[in-house]
Amino acid sequence: MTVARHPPYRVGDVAAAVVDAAETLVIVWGSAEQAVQPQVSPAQLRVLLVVDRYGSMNLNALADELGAIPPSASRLCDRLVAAGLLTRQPSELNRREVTLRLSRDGRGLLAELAGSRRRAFERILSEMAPADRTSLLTGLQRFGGAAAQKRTSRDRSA
Amino acid sequence: MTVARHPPYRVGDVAAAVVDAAETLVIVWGSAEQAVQPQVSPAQLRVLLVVDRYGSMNLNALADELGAIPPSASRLCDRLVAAGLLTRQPSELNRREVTLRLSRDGRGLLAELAGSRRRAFERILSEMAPADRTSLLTGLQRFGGAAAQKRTSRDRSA
DNA sequence: TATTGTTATACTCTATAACTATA
DNA sequence: TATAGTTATAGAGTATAACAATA
Repeated sequence: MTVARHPPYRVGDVAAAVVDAAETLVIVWGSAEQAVQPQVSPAQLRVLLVVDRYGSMNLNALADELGAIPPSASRLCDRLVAAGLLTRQPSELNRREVTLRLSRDGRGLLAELAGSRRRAFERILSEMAPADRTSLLTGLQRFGGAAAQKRTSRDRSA
Repeated sequence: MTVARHPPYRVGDVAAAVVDAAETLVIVWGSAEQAVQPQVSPAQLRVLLVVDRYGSMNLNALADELGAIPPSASRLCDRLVAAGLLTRQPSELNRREVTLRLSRDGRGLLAELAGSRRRAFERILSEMAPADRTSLLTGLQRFGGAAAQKRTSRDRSA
């Protein structure tokens, strides 16, 4: 049986090439984390990013988001509170819950991280032709869109 | 003084958008590591990747590549050897050195990781229009090229 | 009795310091 | 004496199990 091959080459070949080409971007992305002050561990940084996204949350919700279990999350919070980056207060509604929030310094650290990451990309993008920058941005946006669609269809079937 | 503004918008704006759009790709990249069997820690996986790149190397060279110190690298190797993923033999040329190499299982694990990563990207790329796939690939390749050039010019000035 | 969170304990990862073996 | 590597010890991250407080 002969079937027309629609794309100029198989998607699998493109995927291999994209994986290969994406490595530099992933490295640049990760390197920004080492530039923030004060230095926090990757695990602690994840806590700050999750709490920032939620605004405020309790410990079990944090553990869920981290894919961890409550005792691990609790210890991480211990150290972040000691470092002054996070606040942990008894909930006003339910006295067995705690409310986690970023401190002013915690928000500052994330702002520093975002700036550091943006500058790292800017240094490299400034060396590229404008059309290539546009290609990259559009490609990444479409990739994100396709991934979101994939997630949605998977969620529907579950 | 009036200067022509070459790009249609400032590079800093594009950088912010690229950082935003790159997040999904970074997440997909990282998620493949959780799919390999047997499960190894991120630190152990880095060891395997570095040793694979070098083919064979001694402990100090490994520690350098990891940005770690020899005792940390040595412990990591302890566990990888115990897991059967790495071999550590006395060097034949210099009896105070050790020679680190991937075992057959170690190479297998990295092959599994590469396959898992490629399939994760393939699933998403297959949902994209061919032209968007090409945009992404070209953009990533040019980004990698610009980063390499940046590294070269920095090295020259150092 | 179920839920929320912490403490107790153990293993991994990382570092500093001290040590052994080789050159 | 300098180099390559390991062992000793300690703090951080993670897990399981046991516990206290609240609902």
